[in-house]
Parts: sequence; C-alpha cells; structure tokens
Amino acid sequence: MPELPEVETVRSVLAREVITKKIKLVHVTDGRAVRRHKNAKDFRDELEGRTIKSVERLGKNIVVGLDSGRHLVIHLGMTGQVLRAKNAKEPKPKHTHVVITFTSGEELRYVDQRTFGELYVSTPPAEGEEVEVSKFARLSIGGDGLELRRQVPELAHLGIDPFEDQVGWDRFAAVLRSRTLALKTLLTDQDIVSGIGNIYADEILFSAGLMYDRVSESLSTIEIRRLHRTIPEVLTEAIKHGGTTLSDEMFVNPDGEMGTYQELLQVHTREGLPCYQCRSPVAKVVFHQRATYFCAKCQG
DNA sequence: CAAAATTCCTGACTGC
DNA sequence: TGCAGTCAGGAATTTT
Repeated sequence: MPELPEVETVRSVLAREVITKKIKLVHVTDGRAVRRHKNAKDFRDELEGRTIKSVERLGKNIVVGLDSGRHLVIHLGMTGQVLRAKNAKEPKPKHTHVVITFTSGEELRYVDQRTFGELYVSTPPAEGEEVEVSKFARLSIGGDGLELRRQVPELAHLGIDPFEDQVGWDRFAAVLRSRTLALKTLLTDQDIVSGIGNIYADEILFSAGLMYDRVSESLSTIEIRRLHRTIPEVLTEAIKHGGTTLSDEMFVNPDGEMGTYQELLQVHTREGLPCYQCRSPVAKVVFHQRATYFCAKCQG
C-alpha cells in the first residue's frame, strides 16, 4: 500500500533525522525481513559501525547511503513501517522485525504486520562491471535515477521513476506504444513505471480521464500527453499531503503521523459515492485480482 | 518472449 | 461465541 508518495514521505523524514548518525547496534527479531541475506548476522555486520550519508528513493524503495559505499535498501511492501524512537525504553509495537540503534541512543524500528516488505544491504558492482539498467529507465535524459541504479544493482530493473528519471512525453509515447497492456497494468508494472500502485493508478487514470482497461497502444497523442502530465501532478499533490492513510491506518511516517491525501481521493475507496466531476456514482470492479475504482462517465 | 495467475503473510470482517 | 472462509495487495515466481 505504501506507494511513491508514502515512500517519499518516509524518505524526507529520514533524510532530516538520520543523516550523519552512526549505527551502533542492529537487532533482527524476524529473519524474514532480511531474507536476501544468508543470515541476520550478515545483515547486522553490514550496518554496525556505519554512518548514514544520504537517504534517497527510487520507485517504492528507500535507499540509505552508508559510509562503506554500500546502500541499505528498505521496501515497505504492503504494511511495512519505519518508526523513530527516542530510546530503547519506548515500547516496541507488535511485528517489530528489525531495530537499528544509533550511537545517540535513538532507534529506528522496522515494523511489518504481513512481512511482504524487506531490508537488505546492497553491494555496488565491482570496478568496470556493467549493470544492465532497464530499457525504459534508459530513456531518461537526466535526474538521479540512472546513477542510483548503477550503485544498487537490485534496483536496475526498475522502470521510469516519475521524479528521479526525466522522460519527455514523446519517449513516454514510445513506451506506451511498445506494449499492449491495459493502462492500469502498465502503470503498476514496476519494470515499466516505478512507484505507482493500486491507489495512485486509479487516481491518475481518473485525473487523466482514461479508463483503466484502455490498451496502452490505442492512446491518441493528446491522451498520452495528458497521462504523462497527470502522473507527476497527482503524485506531487499526494506528497504535499504526506501520503494516503486508508482506514486500516497502516501508513504512518517515521514520527507516527498519518497522511491526509485520503481526504482528496477522487475515486479510490469511493464506490457508490458521487463523482466530484459529474455526480454519477463511482464504480468498483475487480481487475486482475485488484480492486479498481473509476467513473465510467468521466473516464473513456 | 509477453501476459496472466499464483504465492507469500496477518488481521479484519462475514456468515452460519 | 466460535470458527471456517474471504479479502486486502507488492512483487517474485510460476504457468499459460
């Protein structure tokens, strides 16, 4: 459920709070959260004694730069949370899987009810070793995305990040015309466009006036330009509001604060309620085993 | 090769 | 009240 705006909200709090801090201890209490590592000790050894240099984001991944030259990657999956604590005395929530303690005594806790999320430390490629970056990301003419993919090979497969990669509408048109996928499937495929999930796909398609099952190659130039423009517009607005916290209250930032963009959702979770544009009821269908909300009158 | 289905997981909720 | 069944969905994996 955390998508680009929620991950960006977490990133910006972490960037403010943990850069220059030194990691003293790492406790893993559920090995599934660090499953890419051969064991929890291997993960711990990569972090203890390291200082945090940067906190970036690519798609739905938080990328924490370490003074070792390696990167701690955090993916929140469906229900993952990164929570700050002043000290070890603050009670640990249920499903706390990893605790990172800084030399200051402050902690970062990784909490994840469903354990779809994960943390791992990525090793950059050896000198002269080439990283195969996804062909869609290679369309970018700027931004930090390409360099980040080269530093973190596990993320090299990610498609266009709406903020970290710069891809103009004409190249975006080539992406759409190269596939025959439904628009929602394309927008949520992380290997094509990274960062968009079920909520924002519905919201972006509503704002662009496009039906979720329109085949990507069928769009007119005007429709492509509208979609290309709408993606960053919707995501930027959601970031301004600290992301979306649905009624399950699963998303909170590291300070435990909920987002407010749920109040601004146009269609997602609004089944049967009047469309803000035309007053006809918002519809819900299951599309590729995912709940999909839309206005049949406003989206074509 | 692409596209669709399956799988992982826990808690909330539904119906009997 | 209990309990089996269902649903939520990101992304790696498997199947078509």
